[in-house]
Amino acid sequence: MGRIVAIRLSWRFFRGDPLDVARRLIGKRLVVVGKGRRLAGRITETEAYIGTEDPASHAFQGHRGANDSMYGAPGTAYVYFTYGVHFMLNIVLGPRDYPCAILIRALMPEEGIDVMKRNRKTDKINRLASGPGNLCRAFGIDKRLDGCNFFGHAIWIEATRLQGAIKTSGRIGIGDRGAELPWRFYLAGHTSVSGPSRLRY
DNA sequence: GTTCCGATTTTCT
DNA sequence: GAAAATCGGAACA
Repeated sequence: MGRIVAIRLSWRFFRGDPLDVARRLIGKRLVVVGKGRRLAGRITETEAYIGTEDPASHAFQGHRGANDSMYGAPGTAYVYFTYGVHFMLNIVLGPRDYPCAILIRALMPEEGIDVMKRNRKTDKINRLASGPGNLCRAFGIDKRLDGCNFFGHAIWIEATRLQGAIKTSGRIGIGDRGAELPWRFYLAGHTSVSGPSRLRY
């Protein structure tokens, strides 16, 4: 019985230009294995946080214990806790010691949907991982993944064929500082994308 | 459909 | 002590 083996993205993918990588992550499949279950979905929304000059980046305040993972090798997971309730999942890019990360803001669930529904206490599939906090809750992602890399057996990203158009906008949820930079990417018109409607189409 | 507001905890000042 | 890479529910249109 032939089996299709999905191609995982290697460290080479995460070495490229950050905005290019953020854009090319749209449509790719995020896979997380937790409690023996494989949870997966197609990424529909990302945001880039680049360097120490980016006022919205956690690295703007310098290298701290809390943002240490941002300074790791490309393909490192940076998981952050905020608003007293929510975890955020980021993928570290760029050379080691250069703080740069892509926030995974939303995705369309594909595998393990029953688990995600339980985690999120809702049945609306397109809303299970709409927004970075919701995504982490649906996938059961927390600080344990911080500092892990995307090349092991816990979390990785698979290549896919992109269906749909990618659009760009300013970043959202960060107040004024750096929000005007067009560093947010999303799958146009997809119902799992977060934010106001004008930033979904 | 959109907009407004309170909750909650980690981190830094 | 205040801010924060957010969410969900309530109010309104």
